[in-house]
Amino acid sequence: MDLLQNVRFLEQTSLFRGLSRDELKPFARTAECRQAEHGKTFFEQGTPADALYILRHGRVKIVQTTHDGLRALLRFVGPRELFGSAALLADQTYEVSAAAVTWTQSLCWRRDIITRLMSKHPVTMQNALGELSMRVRELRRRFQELATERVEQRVAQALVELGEQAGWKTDGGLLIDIPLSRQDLAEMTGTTLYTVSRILHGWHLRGLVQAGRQRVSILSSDGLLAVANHASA
Amino acid sequence: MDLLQNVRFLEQTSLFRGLSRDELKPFARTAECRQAEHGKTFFEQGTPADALYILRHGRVKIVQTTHDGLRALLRFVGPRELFGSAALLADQTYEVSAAAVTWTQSLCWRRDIITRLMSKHPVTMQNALGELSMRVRELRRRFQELATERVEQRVAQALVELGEQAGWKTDGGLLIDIPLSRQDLAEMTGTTLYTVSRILHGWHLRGLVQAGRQRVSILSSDGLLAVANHASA
DNA sequence: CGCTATTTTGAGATGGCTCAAGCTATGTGG
DNA sequence: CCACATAGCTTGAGCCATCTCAAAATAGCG
Repeated sequence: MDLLQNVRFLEQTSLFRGLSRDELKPFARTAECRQAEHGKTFFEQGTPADALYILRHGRVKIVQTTHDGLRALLRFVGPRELFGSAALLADQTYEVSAAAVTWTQSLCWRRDIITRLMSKHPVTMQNALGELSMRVRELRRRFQELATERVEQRVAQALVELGEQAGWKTDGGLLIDIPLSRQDLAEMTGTTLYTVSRILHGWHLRGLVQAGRQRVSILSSDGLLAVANHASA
Repeated sequence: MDLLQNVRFLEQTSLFRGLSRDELKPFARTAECRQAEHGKTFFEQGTPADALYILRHGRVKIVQTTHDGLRALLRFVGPRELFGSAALLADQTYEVSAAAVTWTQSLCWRRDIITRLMSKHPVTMQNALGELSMRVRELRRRFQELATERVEQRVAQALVELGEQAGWKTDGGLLIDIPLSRQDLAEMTGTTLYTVSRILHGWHLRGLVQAGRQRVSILSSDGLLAVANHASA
């Protein structure tokens, strides 16, 4: 494993913002590198939170499953983003699963190692705080969305965000560069895959999107935003 | 302001767990004391996040309002609990409002003061991390609830939690010791006050609750839990 | 080239919302 | 101390956005 390469990678992440390259070395040295194929998980809901991850390549989806098998898709993780942050605390259990949706490579640290290293660098604690705070804001917004908006608005909002987060400009519009099924969109927005399918069809007719198997392209972000914001039909 | 009294109070809070009384003194000394009548706010959504609060007496509700005036009730804060944690980060805006629902007294610190003091005591940063982490877990659970469960289950769940959090054992059942309107419950669970009213009526007939004006008593926590968990009708 | 996962589409059911109206505690001013 | 005002609550009727279930179409993949 190339130490310098790891250092260069880590200095681009928000968790380690403010650390010098020298300060990053211990982190780089102790990081393990794990990979996962499409469908494999880095960790599973209900298992001990023993490692903190930073994504290097690929995409990971964070899902939470109810006792009766219904799932909520909480977020997609992209490169340089943190996941598994429950490992920062003592005696936690992962309450979500992290599943690769493409071939994926992550750096990770075991709990005892990362907590010891981070406690020597208070700025990383600050950064982690900022990270979680962002997570709280994000969840509050989605909670409110679910509580107050209709399905079509929520799906539009979700697509707009995915576009910003993983949009890939092509001549056929802004392609969302994540394998994304109707079921995924449904689990993100608290609806059913049937309803998502009908909504996408409607938008296709209006020229807003172009959808295929596990693939969505946004033709008009503005149009989608209008749908997301417009309270009336 | 009685310094020792403040120290004794602060050592009971989760944010300051692990600090000695001597270490608490600077925190106690710099704390301001603010109070609010029923209906007044400690801070408003959209204003600069300039202070961190710990509740001393009373109850505060944390609400988020959409541009078109719909509200979500995110949580009730009780004594010794933290709120306004956005102030721990630089350049934040409160994205929620904190309104007293009873006569309320809080300790608070301005942003620059609390961040400086906390950075001298890494354990407080750890504690804050734990606090936010709990908030994330809580929100994830509620998000999933909203996405996958029916209204009746969600209201039952909300009541059970309020009972644990603010239940007051009386001969007329477990009284929720917070002024709690049908509207409040609706905003907590993503429904309307009409539906909440009908649900409470139904539960009253089944002997599960006793409800009045801004008042709910739980007669059977087990019964409510059964409603909350039972997927079918 | 058949198998399987994904998606589409239809038809019907319904949970919960909306709107309107009336009711009832609680507090207030006369 | 009572009449009235008000905020909160209940109740009814109708509707409709969304779910459910079933079945067919489609697209990758081995």
